[in-house]
Amino acid sequence: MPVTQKDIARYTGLSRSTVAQVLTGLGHQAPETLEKVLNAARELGYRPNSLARALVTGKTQTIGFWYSPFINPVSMHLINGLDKQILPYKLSPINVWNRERSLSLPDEFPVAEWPVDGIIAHNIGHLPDWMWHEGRLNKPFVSLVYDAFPYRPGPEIDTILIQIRPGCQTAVEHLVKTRKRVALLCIESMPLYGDVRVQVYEKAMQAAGRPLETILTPLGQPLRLSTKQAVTAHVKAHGCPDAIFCGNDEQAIAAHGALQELGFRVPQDVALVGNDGLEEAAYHVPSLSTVALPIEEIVSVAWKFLQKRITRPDAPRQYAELKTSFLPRDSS
Amino acid sequence: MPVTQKDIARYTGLSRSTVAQVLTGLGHQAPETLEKVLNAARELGYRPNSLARALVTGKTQTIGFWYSPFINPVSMHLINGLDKQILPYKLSPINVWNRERSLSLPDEFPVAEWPVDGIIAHNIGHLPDWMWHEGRLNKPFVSLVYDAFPYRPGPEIDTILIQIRPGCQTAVEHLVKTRKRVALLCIESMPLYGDVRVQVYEKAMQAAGRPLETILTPLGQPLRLSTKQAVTAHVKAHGCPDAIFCGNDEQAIAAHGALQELGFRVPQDVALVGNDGLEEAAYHVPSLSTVALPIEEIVSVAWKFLQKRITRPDAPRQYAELKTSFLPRDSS
DNA sequence: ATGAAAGCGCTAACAT
DNA sequence: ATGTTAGCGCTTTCAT
Repeated sequence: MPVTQKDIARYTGLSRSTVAQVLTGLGHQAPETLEKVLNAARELGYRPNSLARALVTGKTQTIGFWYSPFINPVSMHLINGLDKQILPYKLSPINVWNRERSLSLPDEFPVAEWPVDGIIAHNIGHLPDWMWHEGRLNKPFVSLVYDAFPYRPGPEIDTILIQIRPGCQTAVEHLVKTRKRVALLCIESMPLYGDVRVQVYEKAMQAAGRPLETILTPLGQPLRLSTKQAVTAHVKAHGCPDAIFCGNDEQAIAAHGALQELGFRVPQDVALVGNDGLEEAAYHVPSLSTVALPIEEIVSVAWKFLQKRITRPDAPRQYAELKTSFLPRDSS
Repeated sequence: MPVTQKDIARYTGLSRSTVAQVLTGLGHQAPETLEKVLNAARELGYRPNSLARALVTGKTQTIGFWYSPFINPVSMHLINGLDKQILPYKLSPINVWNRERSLSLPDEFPVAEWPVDGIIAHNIGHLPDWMWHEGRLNKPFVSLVYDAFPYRPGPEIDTILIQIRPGCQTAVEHLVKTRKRVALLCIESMPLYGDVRVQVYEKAMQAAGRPLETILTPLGQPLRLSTKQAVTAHVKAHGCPDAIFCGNDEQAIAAHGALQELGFRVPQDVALVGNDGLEEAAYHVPSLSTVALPIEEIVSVAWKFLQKRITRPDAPRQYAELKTSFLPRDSS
């Protein structure tokens, strides 16, 4: 049985509130009392119950990170970065995917129940805006969204719009300029949703009068494996492009594996450009050109926004736009 | 202001306990009352307060994952795997590194205060055993440890010992058999602690009558960057080994980058073997030989142990040993 | 079938 | 400087 303040009170013969005041460091106690309580706490092995404290203060000292159903390296890097930034807050990943709903009270959005003081949502789209608008999510909230598909951020909640368009544009132009047959490699859902990578690619190709060449990989399969298979199949069926613009770094690396096995070299035979700019890309061999997300900046701005919102709930809505940048490296 | 059961009670004219019974699905209510409460809950937008529930039930429906100070890809994979396994429990990463201690009540181990129903510790060494022994950690607990350095798991808490020795042994023997000059690449702290990778390497080399060659990288620096620098410096100073046994996959990949820039090819000039067996290794080009951790198995056994301990706190101590295996691929 | 009452461990306003 | 009191939102036992 855990030791409580009550136990300390009984042990020292003081009242519970005196004990509490000492332990929270608030009241004005006689130095003697102070020591008595602290000693008792140590002797008995007292540990504060963060749940009880949170219940009464309304603050859990925890930040939630709400990520999209398919966890990916970018989410992982953000979690990692946030975990360091937000001290002394704790970080709690919010996974609502496949999660049981309340037994008797169906609700599609258990995220609202997460015991956190604020939430950073990564790539959840319009759902947070909608929930906020409906009053189902009234706690400090920052939404990280991409311009990846034709997206207009809602006007209410604090938002960081990450623009991948600029970096993509530079990257694709670079490929179109230096190579003949430029293909796009991406997950099959991306063209359907009008992803900006697809848009940028198609527009640039059309402007250059080149035919489109798209390699699609299935959704919900192991990404690297399915990508390798798709690239292999495509090259066998249609021959090999001399440049591939890839939806993300993992796909670029998987494509490299496929090309290698087919006897094509990167960058001599095929130029490769990825997306995301994770550490992995920089240390691939050859180092992978990529459209890099400003992860550090995303983390620090998100935390800045959230802190502000926590301390000043009525502050005007905060909004920022962060841009990707093209990092040319050896693979192109 | 969030809607509480009290609000529902007032709204429906019923008592708070009746409302509570309906909402927890326990009591025997008139179907009419039942509907009334549920409707009111929906209309008012009631959401249960998980904190209050946890306080009274003593169960948070959350599992903690306590990881070592330097977060690494293996921890990330474990987090990822656990997050899926443990539904409907939540997962809470426990980061005690640099965390503020209680103001007035210094404690080196805030982990004990984390509001979780059980903890899975990854690579924390003897600390959990000690805390348990001292009674500072009396909740369900599973410790994942490695035989990496001369480690004897404590006899009290549920433990999974991950043996990297078998896989390493096969890997090193393979290198010694097929190559002439086999080097070891690892973080500088590993030899100091008698890491099993170092042991296995040194023993095999001595048995083969070969001289030791060790490339050390600094602790606490960006791993890939510092590794690349260390390998480059080493090769420039001492020439190039024709095989490198690497402390982990990231280091192997970084080493590959360095070798490439120096004009050496993998595997023709240098064979490379990593450790960990993450997805990244399999899709590197060339695919990276590695000593693979049984991540899936670790996750499922850990969760099995913890569940058992949660439901039956007095069950006999659980213990398992899981082995790594050498996965020979193109890089060697 | 419903309600009254106690209590989880803690904080905080107020009284002494 | 210390104690009294109330209450956070919920579960649970026991009366009615």
